[in-house]
Amino acid sequence: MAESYNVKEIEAKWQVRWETEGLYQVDNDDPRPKVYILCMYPYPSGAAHQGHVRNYTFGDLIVRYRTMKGDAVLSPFGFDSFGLPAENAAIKTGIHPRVFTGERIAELKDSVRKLGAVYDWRREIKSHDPSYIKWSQYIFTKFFEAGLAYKKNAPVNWCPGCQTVLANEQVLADGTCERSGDLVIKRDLEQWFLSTTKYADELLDDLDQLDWPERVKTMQRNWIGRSYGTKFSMQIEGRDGLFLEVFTTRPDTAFGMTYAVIAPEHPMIEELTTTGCRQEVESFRAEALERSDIERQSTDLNSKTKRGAFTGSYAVNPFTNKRVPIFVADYVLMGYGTGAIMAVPGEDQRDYDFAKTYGLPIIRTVRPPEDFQGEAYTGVGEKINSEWLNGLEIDEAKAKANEFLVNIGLGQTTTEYRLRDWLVSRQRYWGCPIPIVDCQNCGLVPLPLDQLPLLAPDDVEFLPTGESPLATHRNFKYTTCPNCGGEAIRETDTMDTFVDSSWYFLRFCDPTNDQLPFSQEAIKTWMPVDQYIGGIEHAILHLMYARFFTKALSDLGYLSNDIREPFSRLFTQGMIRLGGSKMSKSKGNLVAPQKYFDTVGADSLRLFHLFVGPPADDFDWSDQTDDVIEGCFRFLNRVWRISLGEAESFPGVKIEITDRQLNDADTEVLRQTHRLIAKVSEDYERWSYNTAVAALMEFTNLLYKYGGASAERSTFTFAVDTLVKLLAPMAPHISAEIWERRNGGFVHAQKWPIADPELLKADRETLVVQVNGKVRDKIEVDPLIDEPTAIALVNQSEKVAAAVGGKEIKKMIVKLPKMISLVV
RNA sequence: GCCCGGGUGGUGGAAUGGUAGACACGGAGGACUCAAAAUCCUUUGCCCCCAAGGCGUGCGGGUUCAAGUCCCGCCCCGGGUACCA
Repeated sequence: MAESYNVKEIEAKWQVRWETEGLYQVDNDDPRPKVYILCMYPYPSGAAHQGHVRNYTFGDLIVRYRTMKGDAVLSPFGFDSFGLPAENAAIKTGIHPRVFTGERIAELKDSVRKLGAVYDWRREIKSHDPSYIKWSQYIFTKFFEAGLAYKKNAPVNWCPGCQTVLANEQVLADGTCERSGDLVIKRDLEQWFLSTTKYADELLDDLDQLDWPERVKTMQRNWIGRSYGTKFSMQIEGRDGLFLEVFTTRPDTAFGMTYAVIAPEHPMIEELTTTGCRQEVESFRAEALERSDIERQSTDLNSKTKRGAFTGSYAVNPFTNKRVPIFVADYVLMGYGTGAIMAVPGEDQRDYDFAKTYGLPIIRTVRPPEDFQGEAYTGVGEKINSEWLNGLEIDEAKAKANEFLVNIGLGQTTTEYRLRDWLVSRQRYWGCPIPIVDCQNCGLVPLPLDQLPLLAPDDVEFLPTGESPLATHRNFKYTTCPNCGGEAIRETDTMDTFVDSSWYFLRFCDPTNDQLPFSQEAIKTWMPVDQYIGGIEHAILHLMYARFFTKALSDLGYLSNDIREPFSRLFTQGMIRLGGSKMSKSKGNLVAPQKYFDTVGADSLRLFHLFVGPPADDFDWSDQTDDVIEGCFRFLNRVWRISLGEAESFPGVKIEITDRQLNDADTEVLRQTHRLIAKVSEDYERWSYNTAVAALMEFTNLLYKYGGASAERSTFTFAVDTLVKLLAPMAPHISAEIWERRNGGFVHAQKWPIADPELLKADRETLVVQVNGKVRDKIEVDPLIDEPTAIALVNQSEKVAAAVGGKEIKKMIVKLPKMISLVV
């Protein structure tokens, strides 16, 4: 370990100073321009890990930078403190989740402070705090009253590991739980939902206006999955008044329908199955329903093998008045469209595969290109085999087919979504209780505001039963109706913790309001969040739920109408991997920040995270990483020595300061200082922190040479003070200490320096001379050199002459003062 | 399969179509020291004894005076997503 400045003493000193001085506390009536910077509030799982460090380092840099630029920066912090780990710990150890969570919060808060990240702690929020629960429940109640929260019986995702239901979004593609990794099964349960689908269009369309990473927007678009299509009914042959409704996005292909398919769960399956086919259909259906979703959806193994059975019934194609057989098959899902399709094997690969398996006819209705090699053809082309649609392009044919269906009264256009309503009830204890009672007389009744917050009792038994511990707590469960006073049963499920995180950023604007979740004025002051920073893992879940809440609360009048989106800009940082997988507590591959706090300090660790690569990129932690962190520490020590080298003496550091008229060397350093200001400011704005750090290092190296060779006093002072100011958002402790020792006061209260455009101009430029695209000479020239002078210099160059070799110059491209390119 | 990213020295990474490899890690050498650590300085893409020169940004083509950067076709790696009709 290097001999160095006193890391621990200095870092501890400034962490206290920033809080006692209230440098980063902002009031809602602050006159400065307002900016809201927010890192996703964490689940408190104990001391911060490197992912947190990275996140809060970026956030803190922006907060300090914008503050120096003169803005009032809202930078709050809180804890997403409801959740499963605390309850699982309670089941295991008997420690109450509140006690367990309190300890984890204290650890996390301590390490966040040790990182030197500054927040307005007066605004701290904890999801499990009664003052927060109260308003979560209030909002739920308002949603219920507005018809946005409702209860229904539905087949839901049940995770045996977590002993609770999950939202669709929480089930991974392979059918496992995103939390526990257990295989999720289907169960029919009475559950609470929030009507996210009511906002499907807006959630989709408003993505366009957001300054978010394109891939996050794409993921949300795919998740919402809007498709425009047609629903139409087909008469069942020989069954008067019985119709099968199907959904298609390609009504133009109806002439190519050679069969129809219903999902195994389709309600008409009984009616449609004839006696002769009953046995086969029944056994197929039983088999299909038993198959788990993963099996049913696994395409890698059986993509070409579609399973199904003939029902014995026929549907009449309204376009041809010909009958087609109706099959039941599990490649059709009950949850989408009408749970029934018209099958067009010529233009749909799944239908094609099924048709091949069952020997059904295949008719093309779009002419594929001559060289088409595939099976089903989904591209553009001319309509064929389609009577009155023949010759048309697909879009025209779609319109005509729709018109036809509307005219005969059998169909209409419609929009379908992949998005489902959000299932929010959880059979767990450590979450926000749902403030509804079920009254024998009045039905579902929300608790009035004066009875909120409804808090879960402490004296419950934590057992892995699959039911909320609240359900076995008689005093909690049995209650009276707030409406009529009659007997009532309390809802014993709690809310998904994503409910808490869907509005916390609003509460930060007005965290102590005891009349409302937040006031309109406070929201107007701060919202929307100008910069939101967090992990890509929340691309769909949290970010879409928060958007939904914002829109719903806006419609309910809690936000001003113009606030329809919570997060104007989103930045998703790269993750930190170790040994090929994401560094996380559950994987047990953490490299704890504490050991760096204890040795090289928080500043070095922060600098490392900024320096190691583009913030959006993933980073692989390796054996060399400690060396790089050490390198950052070395750099900070170099800054320490060069800036305090006059006051103290350091081995090997030689600084000679003189008073004199500025010479060329001094002017050059002055220029470089202004260039540094421009470079670092620009890099801060474009999230290019690694290059900003590199520029600071380069400049420090320059100062060593300058100081060693005799520096002019005012130039050197200006250069060093500028360096310290530019470094202050990145490595706040050491910058604060150096500044105080040199100048007194707070570096973070200084104005961000502004580069003088005059001094940004170089006094020499390197003119590169290319011959046939190859660099043949470099000539130092005046930046304002004119073309004849430059050409004259080029003509004097022996290297250029050698490369030209007496050949004729056909062309000359001149881009002064940087480049002249000769073509011979 | 589809949709995004990404392939640049030993390593992490720089580079508005205009000097490829900034900065750092690691390596080599030197100064200081009784010695070491720390510090400071020099050097470090490859070929070549050196120089001159040549070769170099996953592969193959193309556009251009000029391509890591733009276009076309591939290969590999990472992530997301998946019977959504």
